[in-house]
Amino acid sequence: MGVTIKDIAKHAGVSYSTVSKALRDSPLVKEPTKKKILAIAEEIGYQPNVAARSLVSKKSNTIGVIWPTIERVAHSALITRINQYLEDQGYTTLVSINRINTAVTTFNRFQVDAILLFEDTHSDYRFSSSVPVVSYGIASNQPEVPTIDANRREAMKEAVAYLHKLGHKEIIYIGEISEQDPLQADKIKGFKQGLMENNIPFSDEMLIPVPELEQYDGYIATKAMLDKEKKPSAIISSSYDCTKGILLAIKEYNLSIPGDISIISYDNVPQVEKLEYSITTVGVPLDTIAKEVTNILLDTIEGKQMDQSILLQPEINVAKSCRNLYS
Amino acid sequence: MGVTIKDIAKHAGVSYSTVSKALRDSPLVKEPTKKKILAIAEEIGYQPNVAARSLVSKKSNTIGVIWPTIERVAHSALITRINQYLEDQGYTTLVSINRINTAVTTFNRFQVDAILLFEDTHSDYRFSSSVPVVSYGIASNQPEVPTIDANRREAMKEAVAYLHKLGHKEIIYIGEISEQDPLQADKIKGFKQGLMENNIPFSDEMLIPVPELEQYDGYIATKAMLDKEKKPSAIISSSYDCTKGILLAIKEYNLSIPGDISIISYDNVPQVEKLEYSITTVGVPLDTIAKEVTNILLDTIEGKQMDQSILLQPEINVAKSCRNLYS
DNA sequence: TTGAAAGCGGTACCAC
DNA sequence: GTGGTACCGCTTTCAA
Repeated sequence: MGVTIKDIAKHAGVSYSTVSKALRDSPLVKEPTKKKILAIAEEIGYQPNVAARSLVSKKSNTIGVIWPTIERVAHSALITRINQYLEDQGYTTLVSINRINTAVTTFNRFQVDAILLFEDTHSDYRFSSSVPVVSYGIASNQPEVPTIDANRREAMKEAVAYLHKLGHKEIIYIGEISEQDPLQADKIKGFKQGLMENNIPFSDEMLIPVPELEQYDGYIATKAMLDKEKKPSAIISSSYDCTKGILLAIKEYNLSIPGDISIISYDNVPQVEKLEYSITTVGVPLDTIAKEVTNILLDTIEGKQMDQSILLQPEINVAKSCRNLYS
Repeated sequence: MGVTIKDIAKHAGVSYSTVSKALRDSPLVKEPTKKKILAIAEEIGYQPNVAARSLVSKKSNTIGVIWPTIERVAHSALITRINQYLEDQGYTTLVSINRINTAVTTFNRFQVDAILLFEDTHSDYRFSSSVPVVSYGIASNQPEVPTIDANRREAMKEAVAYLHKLGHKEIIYIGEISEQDPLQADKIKGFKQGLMENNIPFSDEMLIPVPELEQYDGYIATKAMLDKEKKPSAIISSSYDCTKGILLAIKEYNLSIPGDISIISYDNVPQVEKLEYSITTVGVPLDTIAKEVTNILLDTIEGKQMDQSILLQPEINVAKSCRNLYS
C-alpha cells in the first residue's frame, strides 16, 4: 500500500521523527535535510495518512458540510465559494448528502473539526455532536447551534423603501408564497412591513405567486400579470432566476425598463452583471456570506464563543432598472 | 472528548479487546457479555473513531464521490440514489466538490475504499490514485479507469425507430447542440443514425437548439418552432426538463398530444409519471444506473477486474404520447 | 470465552 | 539538530 514516513526515512537515511518534523516544516530541522526529505517525499509519492494524523493530533483539518437537499440548487454557488475560502485556510471540505442525523454521526466519527449545516426547512431533528456545528439558513431548533443567515426581511423592507422614495406606490412582489419555506415567508413579511412603514396599503393582488423560483416561473407569472388591466409601476422579484424570466416577459410585451416598469431583484449574485439590463438588486452579496460563514467556522474551531444568531445585513446595489417618478 | 472502547471496558468490567469484539459482533464473545457491552456503549454514547479503525483495518467503509460541478443539477438525483444503495451496504458516501486532482488527493489521504468520479466534460487532468476509481459519464482519459455510462446514442436510435414504426417521418429533435458536451453530441449522433437506418433524410432544420436543457429553454424553442409554417409530426426531447417546457408550449397552442403532435422524451426519471400527459420515454432508468454503479463500486473494492467501459442499455417506456399514423 | 499485547502511521516530547 | 519512544483508538492474533 501507501508510502509512509518510514519509507522516506529509509531513503533519506534519517530517523522517521525527523521526517515528520520536516514534513510539517518544523524549524527544528536544518534546511538541507528538510529539502532533501521533501524531495524524496515528492519523488516516491508520499501522501500523509489522515487517519494516523488525526488520531494523534485530534485534528483533521476537515470541515463537514451537511447538505441534504442537493437537488435544490439554491446553495451550490455559496458552498462552492465557502469551499474555496476554506481551502485557502488549509481546510478540506467534505460534503454529506445524508439526513442530518446520519451526517452528524458520520462527521463525528470522522472527527471533522467543525460541521456546517444547511437547512431549508424546519424539520424536527435533534442531534448531539461533540464537534461544533454552525448552521446556515433558518434558525436551528437546537438552541446551542449558532445560525448565520441573510436578513431577507430587511432586504425586502429596503427594496420597498427605495421604490417608495422614487415615488412608486403600485408595487408587486413576484415570488414563492409559501408557509412551508420560512426563507420565502420572511421575504414576504419584509415586503408587507416595508409597505406599512411607507404607508402603502397592502392588498393580496400585490403578491404574484410562482410555484418555484426558476426563470420559467417568473416568465409565466409576469406574462399573466401583464395581461391584466392594471399594471404595477414596479416589480420586486424574489430571486435572480425569477428575474431572468420577468425580464423576458417584459421584453416580449415591448415594455421598457425602467420607462414603463421598474424592477428590483433580490439576490446579490455576481451574475446580475451579465443580464441584458442593468438591474438594481438588494441582498447580501454571496461573497460576503461566504466569507462570514468561513470566519465563523474558523472561530468556532478555535473555541471562540459565538452569538446565537447572526443576521447579515443586505445591501442595495443601485443600477438603472428603477425610475424616479418625481423627476 | 469522545468515549472510547476503554471507557466501555471499564464500565463493563471486561478488557477492551473483548469490547472491540463485541462491537464488531464477533462470535467469540458470549451473548450475555455482548448484550451488556452493547447496552453500555449505547448508554454512554460511544461513537467509533474512524481514524483509529481505518488505521488498523485499512478499510474506511467510505466511498468518495467527486462531483466538481454541483452547480449543474443534472446528477444530483442519481447521486442521491447511489448514496442510498451504498448506505444499505454499510458504506458511507462523502462528496468532494473540488477539482478532480485535489479531490483524488483528499480521498487518497482519507483512505476511502473507492472513488466515484462524475465527469461532465473532457478535461485534461491526470491523476494517480492508490484507491480504485470508477467514472460515470464520458470515458475518462485515464485508460485504467473503468467508465459507466448510459448509451445515449442507442436511446436516440431507438426513439427514431419507434417513431418510424408508427409512421412518423417529420421528426425533430429539441436539445443542446453542442460540440463541447460529448453527452449531448452523442444523443445527436444517435438521432442522425436512427434517421439513416430508417431511410429518413436528415436536414439541419430537424435540430432545434436550446441553450440549456431547462424547462424554460424547451418552452421557448417549441414556441418558436410552432410559429413556423411547417410543423413536425413528432418531437424527440433530449431531457425531462425540456419536455416540461415543450408540453407547456404545445398546450398554449391548443394542440393535442398525440392527436396533433407526438412526443418522446429522453430520460427515464420517475418524475415523468407526474406530468400532465402520459409521456413515452427512452433512456436507462435512473434506478438501473444507480444499482449498476453501486455494484461496480463494490466489485471494484473487492478487487474484481472490471471491463474498461460499460454502456447501459436504454429502455423504451411506451405511454400515450405517440400516435400511430397507420391506424 | 476472555485478556494481553503488537502494531497501523503519525506527532510530540525528551534525551543526546 | 537529530533520534528514540510513548501513545492516539482500534483490530487482530495468540495465549491463558
